[in-house]
Amino acid sequence: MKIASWNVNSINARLPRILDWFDAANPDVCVLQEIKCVDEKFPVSDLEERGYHVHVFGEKSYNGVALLSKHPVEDVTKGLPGFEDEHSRYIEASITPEDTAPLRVGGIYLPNGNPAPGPKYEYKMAFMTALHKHAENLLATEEAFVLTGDYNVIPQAEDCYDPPAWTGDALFMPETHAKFRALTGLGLTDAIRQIKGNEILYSYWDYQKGAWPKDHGIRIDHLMLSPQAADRLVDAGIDKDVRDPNKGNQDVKPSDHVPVWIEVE
DNA sequence: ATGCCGCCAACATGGCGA
Repeated sequence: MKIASWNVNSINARLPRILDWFDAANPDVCVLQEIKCVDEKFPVSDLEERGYHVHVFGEKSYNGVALLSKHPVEDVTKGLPGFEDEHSRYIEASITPEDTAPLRVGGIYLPNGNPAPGPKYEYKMAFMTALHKHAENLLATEEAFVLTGDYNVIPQAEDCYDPPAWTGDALFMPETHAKFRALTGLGLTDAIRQIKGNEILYSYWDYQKGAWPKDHGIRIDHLMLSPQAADRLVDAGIDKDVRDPNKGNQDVKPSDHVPVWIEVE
């Protein structure tokens, strides 16, 4: 079973590219971030035609997440439990395939947090604290789960092309690192690192400064697995080519993020 | 110092968020 996550930076602005990727990658489950539309404007039928059950937690103009599954879906939760939030940044559901063990999937669009320090950074820290508590609660169930999405966290120096350039940025602050490490400390596994070792891999390239052609990227989209899910992990990857403006449907521009995915038994 | 991009209100472009 293939589980993917992708920050699409407006689903409607780049729908042809997104549908092309779904046709090629064919994930069983996918969470999307920054759909940037209300539920009514989500292209439900385009994805239902491809066999997906569609659950949307939208918002006008900004943020917004969705969860798509080819398998039956139960217990859909919209909003991070225990966290009062004006934004639509979290969706979670249990995936219950007929031929595979169930898996709970949480789709995260974690606040950017810049500028730091300041109220936006405090909001990011509060979200991460609530995510930590929620992960603890999920771990207590001893169910297999994956918390995946745009974490807006560069975990370590090797996850960005120029660490000094990120000093003081909300994605790379010591407090940000500490919060992310705390998830690992709970026993969650970074699936990309588990499979890819020390390989240099990015999931986001800024539209500015020629970041893509120079490969000045950062790795901020993550798949964090519970121990029970990590036991089932067989592969993981990042679909880097999706970022290339000259590949795929050139009528629309690519997102600044690319899909990340895992294969679990 | 800036470089991109999408959304919105509302017609031209500027504010916002990233």
